[in-house]
Amino acid sequence: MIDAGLKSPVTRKSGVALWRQIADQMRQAIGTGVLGADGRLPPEIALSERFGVNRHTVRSAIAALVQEGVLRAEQGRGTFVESRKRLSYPISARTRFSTGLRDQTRDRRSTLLADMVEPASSRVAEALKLTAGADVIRLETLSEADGRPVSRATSWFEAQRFAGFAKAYAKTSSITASFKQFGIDDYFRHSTLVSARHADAADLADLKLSPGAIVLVAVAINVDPEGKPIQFAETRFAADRVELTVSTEA
Amino acid sequence: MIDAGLKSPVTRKSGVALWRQIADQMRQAIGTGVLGADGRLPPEIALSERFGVNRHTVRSAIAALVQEGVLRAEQGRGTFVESRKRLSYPISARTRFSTGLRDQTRDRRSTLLADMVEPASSRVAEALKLTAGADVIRLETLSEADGRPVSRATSWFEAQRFAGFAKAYAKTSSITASFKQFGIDDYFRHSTLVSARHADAADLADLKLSPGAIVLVAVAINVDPEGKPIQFAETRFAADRVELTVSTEA
DNA sequence: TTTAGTTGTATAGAGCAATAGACAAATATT
DNA sequence: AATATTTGTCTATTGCTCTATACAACTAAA
Repeated sequence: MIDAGLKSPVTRKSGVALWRQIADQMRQAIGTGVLGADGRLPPEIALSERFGVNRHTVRSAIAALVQEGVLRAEQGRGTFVESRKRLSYPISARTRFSTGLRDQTRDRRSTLLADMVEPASSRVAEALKLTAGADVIRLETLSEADGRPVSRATSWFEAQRFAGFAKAYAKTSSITASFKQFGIDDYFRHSTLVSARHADAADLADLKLSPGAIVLVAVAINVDPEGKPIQFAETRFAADRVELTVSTEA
Repeated sequence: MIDAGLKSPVTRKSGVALWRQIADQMRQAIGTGVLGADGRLPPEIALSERFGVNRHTVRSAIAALVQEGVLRAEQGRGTFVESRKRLSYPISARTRFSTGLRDQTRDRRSTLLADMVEPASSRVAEALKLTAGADVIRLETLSEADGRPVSRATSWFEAQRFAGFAKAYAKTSSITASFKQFGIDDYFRHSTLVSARHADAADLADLKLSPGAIVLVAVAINVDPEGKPIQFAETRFAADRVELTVSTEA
């Protein structure tokens, strides 16, 4: 057995149910290969001893992970890991969604959920270096890999310069390809701001997360070769499924 | 009043108590200035209506945030914001802790919690390009800003090349200064891997977090001017107090 | 076939979480 | 001084969480 006497403490009276704490820890451990590396979970009794709780509490945690599709339980045989590895999403000067995950997934897909034209908020205007209230195009997109939602992004573009961008994106499902239709053959990631928070109701629905899950939030500005901002985007990643790689080539 | 009819939904039967969900949302909203931008919180009744819960549930959430030092309640007057803004921690080719936060805080401090020499795990050996089992120095450090814990790091260095590094660090409280004593006047951030997870028991204690809190985990490799790895580090940031800025200068 | 090991189901009790209503205490406003 | 607003305390009730115990159902191995 691989799992030695790892004490994995849980906190009582914290406002977070023990079964959920355990589910979160197990999901994390499975994602990093610490637990169930051989595809099989230790028996419920062993887990309950490790976490210092009743067997039924562990069962609740397992039930939640089965519901999520992380585990699969078979009566009489055991509990098995259904899906494991975490995707690594690169952030660099040349960050692009599709290319970044190319080697790690069989199937990738981006969906345009909604698009609209709206006046720029001060936050958006500042990022795109526009005057506040100027028209901007907003794109709501969802990216999936191997059938599982990976990220949910909201992007803004200058409406004047990129009129019809949504149509181009709907056709190509690619930001890079869409930019090409506007004469931008190359672009660069100027800055990225990374934070983390609990998933809100919208995140839970869009990314098919379970309550209490964590999202990594990346707020980014892309610029054209002249250094002019062309895209401002806030992307929410499911922290259980993705990690961000920042390569700072000197 | 600034806070309009923002619906802020909470999820029932999720294994996370409503008061904790609300506390998390409020902490987040306060950190980004969405809530209590004028330093004052809406009355409990108004909050309970916004979140769709009983007043007592909101009171539990407020009590938790008072305990954390985020809020201060005064009978008859109202509830007030005690500390607000989030630090922005830059990640670039020249990432250094002290310089990064210089402009944002009055007081910074790094503490050496522990140091030891141990054989390199496969993970550490791979990062530092050593043979597995080679001796490495491990440093456990805590960084605080304005009296509040900001990050908790575990660093590894090649023991042969950096014998006595812990002593140097204990004296200078600075990685940069310690490297100088070993003839390294400059070094670079090679790569950074960012992920997020729930804080474990150790994080809660070290960073003085409340259960259910989130930590941003940055796993980084620093290299000397020749490109040879000199430091491998895993840093845990309190996600409520810090965000990471990735500047990708082309 | 028997046995051991594992997951699934059932029941009961103790403690926490959330709701509800009422009122006290302190402050600010009229 | 009187009133309204706001936080603090108390009691009671309901439902969820966790524990404990027992046994059923299924699988694999002796």
